[in-house]
Amino acid sequence: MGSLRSKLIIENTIHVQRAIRRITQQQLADAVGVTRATIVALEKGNYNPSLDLAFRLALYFEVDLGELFTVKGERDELHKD
Amino acid sequence: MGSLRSKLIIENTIHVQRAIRRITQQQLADAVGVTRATIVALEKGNYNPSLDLAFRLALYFEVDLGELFTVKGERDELHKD
DNA sequence: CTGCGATGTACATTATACTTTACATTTTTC
DNA sequence: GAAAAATGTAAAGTATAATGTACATCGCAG
Repeated sequence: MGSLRSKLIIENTIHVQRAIRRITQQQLADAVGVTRATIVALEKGNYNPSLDLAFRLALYFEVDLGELFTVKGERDELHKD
Repeated sequence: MGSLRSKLIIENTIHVQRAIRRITQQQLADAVGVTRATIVALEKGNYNPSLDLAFRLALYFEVDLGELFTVKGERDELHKD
């Protein structure tokens, strides 16, 4: 299974971060330079942003990338020939 | 300038990590499930992987995302209304 | 109830990450 | 120095992130 070759399941806490800061999807979208539709899709977990966008979001929220995005079901499946 | 709305300049240390582990582009490509052309482009810094691929690379090298990819010229341009 | 701001959804379109293939150049190894 | 392995490049194609727009719903202030 989870062998780094296939797509990972990545969860994010954008919805939470946004709630904390009390900003709207539109405000966040403007801040990081995407459309609201992109924020909606991201919060729904339906896709997989570019690293670039991920960094912009993390920078905006002033959190670490690993705090905003976490790999689900990660275990040491790697390097086990 | 660097206002989170535009594309960030992201550098990576894939080439270095690969040198440390002494693995080829092809081996890395196979390990993370992409083609060698993708690894080449990444090392050249020409593009901006998906967060998914970025995570797979970090997991493979067993380093933090922030160790493998760093935002260049990052400063506290944000939140400075 | 009415209007409005915030959110969710759908669909067509554009931009770009990634693939596939093939060939050219560099580096390694014998 | 020749063979082989590793790396770089380039072009055309596929998959999907992100856009733009429009509409529908929900919560809430008036």
